[in-house]
Amino acid sequence: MAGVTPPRRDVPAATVARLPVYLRALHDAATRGVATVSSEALAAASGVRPTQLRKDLSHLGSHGVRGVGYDVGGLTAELTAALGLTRTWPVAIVGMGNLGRALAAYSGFATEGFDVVALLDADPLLVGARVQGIAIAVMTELPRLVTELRVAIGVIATPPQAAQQVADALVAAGVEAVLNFAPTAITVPSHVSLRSVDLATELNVLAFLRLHGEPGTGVGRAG
Amino acid sequence: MAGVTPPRRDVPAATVARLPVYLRALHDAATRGVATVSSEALAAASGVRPTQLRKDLSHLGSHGVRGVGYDVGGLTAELTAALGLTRTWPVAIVGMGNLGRALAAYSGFATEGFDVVALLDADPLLVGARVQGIAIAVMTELPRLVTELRVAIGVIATPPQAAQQVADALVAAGVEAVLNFAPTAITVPSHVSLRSVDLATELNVLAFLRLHGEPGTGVGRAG
DNA sequence: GAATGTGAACTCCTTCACAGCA
DNA sequence: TGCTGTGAAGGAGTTCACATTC
Repeated sequence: MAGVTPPRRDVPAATVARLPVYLRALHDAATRGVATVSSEALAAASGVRPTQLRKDLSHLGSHGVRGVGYDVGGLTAELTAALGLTRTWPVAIVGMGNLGRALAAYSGFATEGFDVVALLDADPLLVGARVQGIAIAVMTELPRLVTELRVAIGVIATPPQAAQQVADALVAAGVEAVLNFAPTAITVPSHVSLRSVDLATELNVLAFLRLHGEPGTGVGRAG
Repeated sequence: MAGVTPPRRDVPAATVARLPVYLRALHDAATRGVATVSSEALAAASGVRPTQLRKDLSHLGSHGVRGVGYDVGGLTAELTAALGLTRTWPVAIVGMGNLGRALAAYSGFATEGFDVVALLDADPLLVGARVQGIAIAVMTELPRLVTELRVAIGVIATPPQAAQQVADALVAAGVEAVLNFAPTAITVPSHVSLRSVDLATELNVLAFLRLHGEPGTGVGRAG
């Protein structure tokens, strides 16, 4: 990766959330055989405005070519490095209900630097069953699995009642990043990164928009 | 619902995204038999600061009691009305892969004002199979189903390549709100509401935070 | 005394306008 | 000329400080 500008420290959170979207659009462009893209084209494919895109990339110290655009391969390498996708992040998913299984099979989790290496559930009836080629383990195995497989990110896909104790178990086992899909607020120590995704909330927001006649069109955020 | 203050028009989007979280915390409180909550207690249960909560509620013209707090039942009714959950919103899910099935079964979608009434898929092999008691229909049935079942919200859980054409079909059928889970940017006419949720993006953000040593702890947003 | 409601300050993000460069 | 990069302006959201009410 020689020649790739090291990412800066002060990238705004809102920008970070958009970088994966740009990266996907770049992959699409590369697949179509495009060698150079303008901020206008890349922004359109990403659902943002060109100025937004350029400002975002400027936080990475990115260098396009004025009058020409961005080199698809070069920018891909820069974003990949900035997002830390030049290494692989082992992921454990806790909770093998419908959502957990879907996440285990979700292609977006399997591509580009993330590797689902462990699946766990509290239900003894599920333990041992294989999902995506991985045997579901009991929760008591969590510390061992995290250590041996060097799990960096824990995903919570349990019912809300269990979410906090699963988060505690993940943190105790040494996981330093938690992604919570359970519809409840959880807390973790300050040295642990936490993101929560609430699927139902999005429906609520849409209902609100419809109710008040505000379309509010635009590409929603994921974060 | 007499006595419930009608919701105001100018509620900030960020506030709207938090209202469902407050509503859930209120339900928990009611379940525990609590009749009155302070902004401090409700904020703690929701993962936000008390001032944030009070400012959010002030946008609804809400009235707590100074020196006392909020009436759990009364505030629940206000939030329910503000979010448009006094009516039922029929939902159609397109794409019956792992994610679509998980969403169809997701309890958060079934509670409180949302009703999954139609499931569709382009794969003839899936058509007719039942998920959650609903038979999967072919895409050509979409216009009829939307009309007959008065579908208000369409959920896209297809591969990214199909997402835009599914969105177009939903819009053509008369759906005025779209929730996109496919990892790609899609566009809809300006009169249609659109939200996109990108599951993989959240993993990327966590990887970035870890990579740069910024825990960034806090309860993440769903929107 | 206790807790809400809110104007004002502050921080963060987006958009604009245009300078800079191939 | 064409398109990027960026300082400055503008807008949105959060936090603070405190007046207000029970």
